[in-house]
Amino acid sequence: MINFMDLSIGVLSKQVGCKVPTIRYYEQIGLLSKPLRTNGNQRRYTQMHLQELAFIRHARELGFSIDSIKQLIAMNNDYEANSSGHLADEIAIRHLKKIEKKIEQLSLLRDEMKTMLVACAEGKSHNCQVMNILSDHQLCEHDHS
Amino acid sequence: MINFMDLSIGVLSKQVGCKVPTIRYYEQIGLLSKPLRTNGNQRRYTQMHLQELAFIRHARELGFSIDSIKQLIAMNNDYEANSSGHLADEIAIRHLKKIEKKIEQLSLLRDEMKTMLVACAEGKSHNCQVMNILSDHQLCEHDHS
DNA sequence: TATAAAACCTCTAGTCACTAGAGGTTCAAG
DNA sequence: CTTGAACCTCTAGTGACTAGAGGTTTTATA
Repeated sequence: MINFMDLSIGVLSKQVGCKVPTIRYYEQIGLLSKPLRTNGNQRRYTQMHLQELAFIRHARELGFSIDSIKQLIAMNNDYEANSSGHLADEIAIRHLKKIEKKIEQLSLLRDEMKTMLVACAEGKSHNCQVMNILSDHQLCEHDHS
Repeated sequence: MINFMDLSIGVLSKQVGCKVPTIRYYEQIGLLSKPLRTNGNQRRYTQMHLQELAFIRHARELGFSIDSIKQLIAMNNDYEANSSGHLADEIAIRHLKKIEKKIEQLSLLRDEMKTMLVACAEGKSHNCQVMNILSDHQLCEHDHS
């Protein structure tokens, strides 16, 4: 039963800030529930869908993988799992650790890039130091990542 | 003319710390020069290849895209472009800015995740705050990225 | 009412940087 | 000589989208 207040995919896209093809993609991979269709086969979304998609977008923007989001949604749909412990915050803690590790790695990279650019500025020579420093990495330890 | 000192792909892989399929991939996309082959069609790499691959790996580990690395290598091969200015460090500066922006975004995300987990710990309620906070994002401004 | 443009649809394939696996050949060691 | 390791090409998959072809439906305007 489609309600005149239901949203076309374009309207939903604008309200949530998620591209139309991405919404279709989410439905295809089973992340977002399928909406009802008009007689012309167009999707019409309810406010429930809007909240569902907003949840997904928020989690994606926080860097959760689609798989983690599926788990979160499954937990939300399963009242028993919800009451059996804080599985959602375990997922979030795991994710926070990933973010913190990524920040650490990027900070090391930033420092290395800055060092390289400082050397490049001081070099002032004909051969650019960026190239030299990248080339100077041969046979070194491989623990950058 | 293959020299007995030339390296098989497996040896090169170990010395540079780059997987065999990735080495083949780099050759396929034109990033790494093609080596000579044995009569049995096996690749044999010179020390020049080793330096070339080390350069590529270093740049990749620093987060340069393959396209940027292609540009850097092209500049290295073109003496005139090399002498016409510090194009390599312009690429590096551009890249540094990307890294710094990414760190900033991740730091915001980390802070948001921490806030969420603190709320979750204090909540102690039946409904986990991670789910609630993700759900509370509806119709907000979309400037997370 | 007719028309044209906008918005919708499915499907296929591409993006980026790899990665995996099938099915075969060559090399090296015992 | 035999066997296992290392090599080869080729195709397709990974994750999270994104693009485009070719078509249908909806909407707004004259």
